[in-house]
Amino acid sequence: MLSVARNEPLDLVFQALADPVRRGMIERLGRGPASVSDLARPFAISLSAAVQHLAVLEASGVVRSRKEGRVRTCRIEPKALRLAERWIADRRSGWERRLDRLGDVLGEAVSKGKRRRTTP
Amino acid sequence: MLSVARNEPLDLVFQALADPVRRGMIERLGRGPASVSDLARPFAISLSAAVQHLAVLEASGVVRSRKEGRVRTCRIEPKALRLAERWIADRRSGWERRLDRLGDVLGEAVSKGKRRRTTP
DNA sequence: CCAATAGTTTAGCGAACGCTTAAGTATCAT
DNA sequence: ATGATACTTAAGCGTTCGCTAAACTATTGG
Repeated sequence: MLSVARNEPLDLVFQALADPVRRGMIERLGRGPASVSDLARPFAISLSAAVQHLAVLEASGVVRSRKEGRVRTCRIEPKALRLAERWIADRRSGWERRLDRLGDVLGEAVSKGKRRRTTP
Repeated sequence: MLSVARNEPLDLVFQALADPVRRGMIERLGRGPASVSDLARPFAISLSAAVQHLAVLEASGVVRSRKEGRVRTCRIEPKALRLAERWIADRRSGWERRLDRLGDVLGEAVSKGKRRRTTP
């Protein structure tokens, strides 16, 4: 049975970021373009596994690549990562404002040195 | 070879964000604390499924909850999300600086046309 | 040409996911 | 006390994930 849409951009980007190998690849690409072999080398995985990680990264839009000769050169694609960063930032702006106002209504107001804010 | 330690904070946070239901729960919690039932209601999933999503969110540190009576009240926990946001931002600062000098295409041209044996 | 290099694709496996149902527990209302 | 509420836990099911091995397709260098 098909459940909720799990192929939207944000799903793919966060899924891509959820793996330490793929994050490592992104960090590597942050220092400049690299071949598939370059991306695989620091990790104890086969080239095949690296190709599959790359497929996830490309599907998410975080990385794009082009094949020149027998070498596939990969580079980072800013847009997708910015989408993810902005989703988090948008939520943060929401709850930071909230927590700022309701800070001392919560349970831990008793233990700490409590300074009074504007009227609750 | 780099170690592939799974279940590190960043893995858990990005994994938590990779599901649309969990992101929806985070958005809901951004508007204020909510019970497990409140979190489940918009999504047409069982309460049991909601509890399991909540477990993922709590394991990642994005949400924390406390039980008062028979109601578990959930609220957002800023630290974990900030960690994720900052990881992305740190990478961005890297490749944005790099993309400013568009020297990568030039580097390709050099390696192709240049056959000197000056310094290796 | 031949062999090495660089990557691709497919099949399969064990583990993790997301979900449901079903059977619990604890608290609140009457 | 009895029933309703609000979870909680366990079991099971089908799907997806990350990986390897193996067979395959280009390119490149001598």
